[in-house]
Amino acid sequence: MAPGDSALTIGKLASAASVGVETIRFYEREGLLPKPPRKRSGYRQYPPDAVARVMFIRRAKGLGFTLKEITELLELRVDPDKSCGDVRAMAKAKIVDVEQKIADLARIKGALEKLAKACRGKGPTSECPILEAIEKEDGRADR
Amino acid sequence: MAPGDSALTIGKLASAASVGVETIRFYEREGLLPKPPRKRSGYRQYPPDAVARVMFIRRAKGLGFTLKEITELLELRVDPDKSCGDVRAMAKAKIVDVEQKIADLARIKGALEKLAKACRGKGPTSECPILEAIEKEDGRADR
DNA sequence: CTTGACCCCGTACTATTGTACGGAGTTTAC
DNA sequence: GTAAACTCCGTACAATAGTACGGGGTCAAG
Repeated sequence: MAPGDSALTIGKLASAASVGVETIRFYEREGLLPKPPRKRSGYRQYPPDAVARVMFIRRAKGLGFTLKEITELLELRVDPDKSCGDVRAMAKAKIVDVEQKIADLARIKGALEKLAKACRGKGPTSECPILEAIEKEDGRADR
Repeated sequence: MAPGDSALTIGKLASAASVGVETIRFYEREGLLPKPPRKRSGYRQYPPDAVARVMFIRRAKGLGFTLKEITELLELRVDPDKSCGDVRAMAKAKIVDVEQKIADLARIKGALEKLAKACRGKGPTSECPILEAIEKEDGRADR
């Protein structure tokens, strides 16, 4: 490797971005990371900004985006026909998505609390009001 | 089949419980449904109360329980050493679980809203404040 | 008694997000 | 220069909750 060459091996990239080496290869397979140039030996050589890209993926994941959505976000970033509004649209769609999940969970939580309240915690399970309620109809908890 | 015999074929059970036939077999493999008696032909013969059991599974799923947890619930039901309190404990644990998920989602929602607000929706994606924020550090959205 | 609907089984595949393994080649550090 | 650490590749496996397929046997209606 030439002196001053700042290219990263896959291991350096992985640890710099706090992910596993296999994760990097996985992201490459899935198209989230471009295929990097290789040394004659076949070793991948990543430019330093690859770290930012992997961290972008990590953070976007933390915001609830799936890898497929993150792929879209990354594509938006380089497409000159796309605007910031397209990005905002994805964020808003994800907000709706998250709100829906929260609403589902809130319903579940409410139903569970109602059940837990109905149960004094004594007696055999054969007379448990929770189990009985689930057996019947417990307030529309189907999906 | 003898007259007055109310046993159900797998197809009848499945449609009575609004699931697919394969789902019934899957539940049997996974131990959620006991292996039913068979006719000489090998056909499964379900007692009528199997419908309630499958619906129990469906409803418990709707309450956020995994199949593994549902297996436990079903086991509690027949174990004379277990009490209603054990069932309530599972419900409470699931409430905590759900609350944690809601909190995670609320954090995500908040972060996304902050990002969406920072973006006027105009301009190229290369200057998008949302993407920039994700590239940097967007308010601890890691997991 | 034939035909269509139903059932059998084992296996593979779906989607998601990686993780693990094995054997071989490469690079680095001492 | 040798040994440890790293990298390569293809493949398989993890969990979750099913769905699909193919080739065969069975059941019920007409």
